[in-house]
Amino acid sequence: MVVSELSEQDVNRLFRALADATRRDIVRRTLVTDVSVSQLADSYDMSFAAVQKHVAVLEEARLVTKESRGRERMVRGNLERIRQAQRLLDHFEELWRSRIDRLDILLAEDEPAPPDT
Amino acid sequence: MVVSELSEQDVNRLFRALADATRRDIVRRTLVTDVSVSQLADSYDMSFAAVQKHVAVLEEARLVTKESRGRERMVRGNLERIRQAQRLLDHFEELWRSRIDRLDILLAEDEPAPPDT
DNA sequence: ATAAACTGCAACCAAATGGTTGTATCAGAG
DNA sequence: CTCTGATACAACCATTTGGTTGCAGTTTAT
Repeated sequence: MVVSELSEQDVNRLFRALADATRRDIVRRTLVTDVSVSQLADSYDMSFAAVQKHVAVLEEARLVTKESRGRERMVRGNLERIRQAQRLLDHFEELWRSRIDRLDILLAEDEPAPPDT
Repeated sequence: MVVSELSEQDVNRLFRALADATRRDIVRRTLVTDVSVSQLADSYDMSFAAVQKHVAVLEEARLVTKESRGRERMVRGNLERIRQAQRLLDHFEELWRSRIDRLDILLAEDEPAPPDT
C-alpha cells in the first residue's frame, strides 16, 4: 500500500488545495515550467498577497515547492503529489470492483449468503 | 477531450467534496454497497443532520446519488465521477510530460528556439 | 389511529477560507 | 548608500463550512 504515507489530514489538504480554479491553474503552469510568485501574480485579477496565499496553500499540500533564485522564489509543480492523488482515487475504483465481485458471488451461489468477513 | 463536460465550478465542488475524511468514507462505503442515510449516521460520531449535510454535499458534487426505498433514502456511490477526477489529474501528468519534451527539444537543438505552437 | 423511524430543512454558531491593505525584510541596480 | 522590485506577514473583513438543535413531513409498525 503506497498511499499509507498520507494521513487523513494530508489527504484533506491535498484535495482542498485542488478545489480552487486559481490554484489548479498555478499547478498546471508550474508543472510545465518554473514561475516566480510575481510572474504568477501578474496573471490573475487579484492582489499579489492573494496569489501568494494560494501558493502557500499549495506548498502546504506539497503540490508545489519553492526555490530561492536571487530575490525571486521560483515555484515548481510537484508531480509526485498528483500521482498520490491518483492512487487514492484508484482505491475507490477497487472498492467498486469489490461490489461487482460480491454480486457475482451471489449470482453464482444457490446457498444462503456466506458469513461476513 | 472528455473532461470538458465539467465547469470550473463543478471541479471545485468535486475536489472540495473529496477534501473531508467523513465524506470520503461515505463514498467508499456507498461504492461497495447501497447504504441508507440513517445507517451512515450511525457510523459517525456526529448528529444525523451533520451526516445528512455531508451526503448533500456529495450529492451536489454528484459523487453519490440517492434513491427512495420506502421511508429510507439509499445512497449509492457514483464511480463515473471518480473517473472524471482521475481524468482531470491525468491532464496534469500530460502537462508535466510537455515540460520534459520541451527540455528534450532544447537539448537537441543548436538553433534558436522555434516559433511557439 | 397513534406511535415510531427516517428524512429534510431552517436557524444558529464557531472556525476556516479567500480576499483586502499596510508594513517590514531582503536582494539587486544605480 | 539608496532606491526599487520581490517577497513575507499581520490585521482585518465577508462568506463559506461544518457542526449543532429543533421542528415538520412521510412511511411503516402496532
